[in-house]
Amino acid sequence: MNELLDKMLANSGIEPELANEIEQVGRLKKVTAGELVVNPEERAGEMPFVLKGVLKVMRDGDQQNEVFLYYLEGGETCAMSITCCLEGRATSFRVMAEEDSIIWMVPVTHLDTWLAKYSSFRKFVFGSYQTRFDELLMAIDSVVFQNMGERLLKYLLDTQQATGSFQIHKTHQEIAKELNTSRVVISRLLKALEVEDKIELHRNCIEIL
Amino acid sequence: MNELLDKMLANSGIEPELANEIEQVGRLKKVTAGELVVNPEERAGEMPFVLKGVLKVMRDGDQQNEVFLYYLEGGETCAMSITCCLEGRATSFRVMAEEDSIIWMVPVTHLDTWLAKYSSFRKFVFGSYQTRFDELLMAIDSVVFQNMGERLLKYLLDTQQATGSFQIHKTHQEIAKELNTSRVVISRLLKALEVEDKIELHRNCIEIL
DNA sequence: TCAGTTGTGTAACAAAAGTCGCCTAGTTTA
DNA sequence: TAAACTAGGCGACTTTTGTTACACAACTGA
Repeated sequence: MNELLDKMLANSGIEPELANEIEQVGRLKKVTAGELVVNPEERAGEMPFVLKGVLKVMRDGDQQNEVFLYYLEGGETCAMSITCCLEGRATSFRVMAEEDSIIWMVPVTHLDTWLAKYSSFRKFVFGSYQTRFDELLMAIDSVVFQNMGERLLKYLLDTQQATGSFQIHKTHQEIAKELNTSRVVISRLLKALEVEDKIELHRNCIEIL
Repeated sequence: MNELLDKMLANSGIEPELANEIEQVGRLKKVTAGELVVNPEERAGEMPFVLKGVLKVMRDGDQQNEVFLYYLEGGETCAMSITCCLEGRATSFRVMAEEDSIIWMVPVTHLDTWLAKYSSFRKFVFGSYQTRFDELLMAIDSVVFQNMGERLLKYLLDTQQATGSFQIHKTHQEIAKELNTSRVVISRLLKALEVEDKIELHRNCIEIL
């Protein structure tokens, strides 16, 4: 039944005994594109293992503003969700499905036991932390060291990378929200990228060349 | 001899047995203001426990640019250094002494053993991760959602908080570097803050009111 | 004490980013 | 098929941020 999960855990270097435990206590969750996966508000206490699809992690600001942080792809887990659930702190970020995705949700109550018992799990969790730190630092880089045009291009390439498709089905307005700017600015910069022959613009769709 | 260390470990909820081990394998390091504490380039493989003083964590960009991320105060450790040393990845950031500081350096080789053995250590390390994530997210907030004036004020207040002093002994040029902008911009904004009676400007010194 | 250095103030200008208003071409719905 | 809606283009303008150039005062060292 859970071929996907078995494969993912094996790829992550998790030993069969632990894999078994993870299968026992977790539950399968299927989400459709745009759906919310983890909401720190509701304090679900589950850590997500992404089996298939792409999740998107966003930071929420004080007002209605938000920023895109990074994508989570198949085989990954979200370290922020772990710490968040563990400590029960209400750090404000959202994880939502970028595509239809399949996730294995595991209660964080087992975390401490597994950390104590399985070296492979410690490796997995710390590796995940490292990756997340890197992603956050890269998010900071792009905001601090790059101008909006460069940020936009990076965002497009990240999206291409995560989804594997050269066609990005988003409106200028949606992209503007993710980069915390306005639609007009995105339209302007996209037009510039088109003139440079880096992309091609269609309605509801940006094609990367 | 190591009263400071004992006190810090006790405050962090670390059990005496582990505290003993940490004392055995670590070494004391004293640094003076401005000195580099952790340089990911040299791959030192030690995690720093800040016993006294204030450390400053900076992100380095591609060029000569950099940004201030957060302060580390007494009783804290730097989760980024841990993961960085563990994985041996060359994530580019620097930890330097903001004030003269005393640090207990512990080889990361013991990390896995302690994580397996001591629940108090798992709690300590994960708590530290949570705090660092929060700090990084707040750094992102300030860069994405605030304008330069607000960022500057936040920086000044953070510095006041970390050092405990209402007098900040930095030049405009130094502050400009930490916020990745130019001296003129900082001078302009500081002047504005002085007009608003939030600070008072002296040579080499900013006083928070 | 005098020259050189460093820290700060300020004006004028340039570039980047954000805002407003309006237009047009698809798409959806009644 | 006409009306309403949505996505996107474009021009003019403002605000924010960055740049250059210069003045001057405080400090430093011979």
